[in-house]
Amino acid sequence: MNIKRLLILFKTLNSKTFEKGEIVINEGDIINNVYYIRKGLVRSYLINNKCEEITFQLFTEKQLFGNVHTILFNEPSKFTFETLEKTKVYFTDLKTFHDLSNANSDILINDNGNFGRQILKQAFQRIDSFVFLSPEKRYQQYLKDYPNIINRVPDKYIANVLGITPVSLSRIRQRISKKK
Amino acid sequence: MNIKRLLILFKTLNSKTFEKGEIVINEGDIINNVYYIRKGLVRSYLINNKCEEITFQLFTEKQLFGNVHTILFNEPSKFTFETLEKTKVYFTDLKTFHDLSNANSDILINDNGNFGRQILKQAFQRIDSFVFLSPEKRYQQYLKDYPNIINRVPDKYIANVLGITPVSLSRIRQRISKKK
DNA sequence: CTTCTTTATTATCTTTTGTTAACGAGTTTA
DNA sequence: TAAACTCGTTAACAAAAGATAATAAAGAAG
Repeated sequence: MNIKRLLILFKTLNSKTFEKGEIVINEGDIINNVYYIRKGLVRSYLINNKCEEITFQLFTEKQLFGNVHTILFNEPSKFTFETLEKTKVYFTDLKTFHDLSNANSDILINDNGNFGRQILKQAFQRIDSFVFLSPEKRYQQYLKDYPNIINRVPDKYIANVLGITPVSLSRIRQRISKKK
Repeated sequence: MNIKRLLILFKTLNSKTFEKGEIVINEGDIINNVYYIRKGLVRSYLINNKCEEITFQLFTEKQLFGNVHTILFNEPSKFTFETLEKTKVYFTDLKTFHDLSNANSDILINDNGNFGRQILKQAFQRIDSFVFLSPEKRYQQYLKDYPNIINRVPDKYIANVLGITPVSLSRIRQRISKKK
């Protein structure tokens, strides 16, 4: 990253601190900010047709997140993004993100730590885990991949992320602990 | 898309026809071509630790595909890409793809029909289906989303894609037909 | 500290899935 | 044509998951 881009970055970067339980992005919002989590924890969720909150994803330190539906498809957000802890983020609107990308047009494919790449990498890893792993293995993989999330959020959120019920996750935990 | 980009496109686009059963990309290859399927059908798969072929994804007409692991992460392909029918593709190497993107640096975020966006959209829809849907619903959704795939490939491939066993898919099909 | 609320665990029952194997319908190959 | 192979279905059994409810444990609020 060269100095010019760095200057643009500093000039345009915003920071904000959310208290625990605040909404960063609401379902239906058309916000195309890209957020970087300096400290804290955020979850995205939606309410299904049975009026249950289903957690889709959990984000924590050093991760980028954003309203993918607006950023990529120009549609209102399907998810609500809520802080689970007091959370400090840096963020910038998508246009600035584009301007930065202009200086290095392949940023979205080649750079490390960029939005598209990080999102895609996570997405593919996650599909992998659904196709190739059992729920039990999937949980163990999640523990490995996100060790600094598990003890900071209720298990029921993790169950959602893994595509299973909280009761089932509890049984999986029991099974694993008996094996050891 | 302006004329300049169109000219570059025509100049640099290759086309190739594969017979049924040919390998387009092998596991381990470091090929970063982007392929567009004019006609035919391609599947990506890997061989797991039990020496079973597991199908990861199926591609057909009007879809882009490529070796994501190389294109995005500069790593050897995790999957083998094999044609299931005689298949005609247009393709171009990633550098050309970048050159085209240069003319419009936000191509990877804003344009329709580009590689990153299409891949991401599919990836998110697929994760959605794992998190929010039961296997049975997931199968029905797949029927809806890819009606022109189901009758052209063995069910066992679709079972893999859905993250279930072929036996289970057979039972799901039976259950559905009994309901109607 | 106590009360209220949320979350995790456990139990019971039903449903679904995985596993393995057998069978038959189609295909391919010799 | 006959033999070999692949694939979808079905059966039988074991394992796991979903649904619901009760209870225990942990957190939040007063």
